Amino acid sequence: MGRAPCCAKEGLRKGPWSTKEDSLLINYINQYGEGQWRSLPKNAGLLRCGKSCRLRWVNYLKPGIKRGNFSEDEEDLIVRLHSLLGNRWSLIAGRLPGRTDNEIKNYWNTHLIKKLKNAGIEPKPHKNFNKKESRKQPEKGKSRKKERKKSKNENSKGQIVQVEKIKVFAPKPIRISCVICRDKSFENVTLSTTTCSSNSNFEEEDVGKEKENEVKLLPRDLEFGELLNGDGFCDEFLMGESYNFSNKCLVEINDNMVEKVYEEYLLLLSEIQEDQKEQNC
DNA sequence: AATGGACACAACCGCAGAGAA
DNA sequence: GTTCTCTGCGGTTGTGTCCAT
Repeated sequence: MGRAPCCAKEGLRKGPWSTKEDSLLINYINQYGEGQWRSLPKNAGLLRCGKSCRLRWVNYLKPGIKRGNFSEDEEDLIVRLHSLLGNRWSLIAGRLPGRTDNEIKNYWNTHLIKKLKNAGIEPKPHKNFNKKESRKQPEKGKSRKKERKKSKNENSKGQIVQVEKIKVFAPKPIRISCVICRDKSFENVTLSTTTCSSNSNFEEEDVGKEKENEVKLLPRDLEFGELLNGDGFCDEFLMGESYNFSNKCLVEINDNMVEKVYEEYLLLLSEIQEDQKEQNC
């Protein structure tokens, strides 16, 4: 794949996983749990690097992962969330039951972009979250953290400036998995949620309450092209309009969360407008 | 049946953030 | 306050599969 391997250790396997490797990984995690990815391969008897094990588990082997085609409702939700959050796939995945960030990312790149273009909508790049700028190599002899600190507090002349800290509402993503509980009559069906372990990479407000991570999704039908309005965003979603899951799994959204997400959207919008002004000057 | 291009997806890689030392 | 390690995220790429010729 054209790049230097992340794990310089020789003798490690790469490429597709065999069923034997899968079962070794599953057995180990079932017995000892997730985490300690670096030491896991050795302990589990796998000739893989820890990152590879983690990825295989998180994206493929973990129980509750839904595979197969995306429903139209899931597509709708991805488009809406992408218009709001940009390429923050983990956050988007946290709101789609059983879907992984990798899967959503792939689906977006291979299907949804095309579909949007066919519908006459040009998917907008999300400049604010493009990491390429922030991933420039630091000057020689300076650590990245130092670079980051400097860029936050100093202007181009090295003067200390008061930087307005833009708070982005990025609650800890939750992976909503459809755990269907039935009583003996198979009539009552309930849904439970599980949290995923990922941390946010963004300036976070201290949400704290698990309740704020809940998402309400109620029935609503929308045409695909209806998803985005002129600003590339559908306000109805933010304002708590309802939404239909084909699998009839309903989860609840908290008003507070909607307000925060909307706040975030306005902040992002104002940043984009400022950028455009600067470009026009 | 063979071949080549397009597509889909699993997996890799570099980087950043958090926390420990 | 600094350095190091671990973990997770998002962009990118290699490879298998499908389909048209």
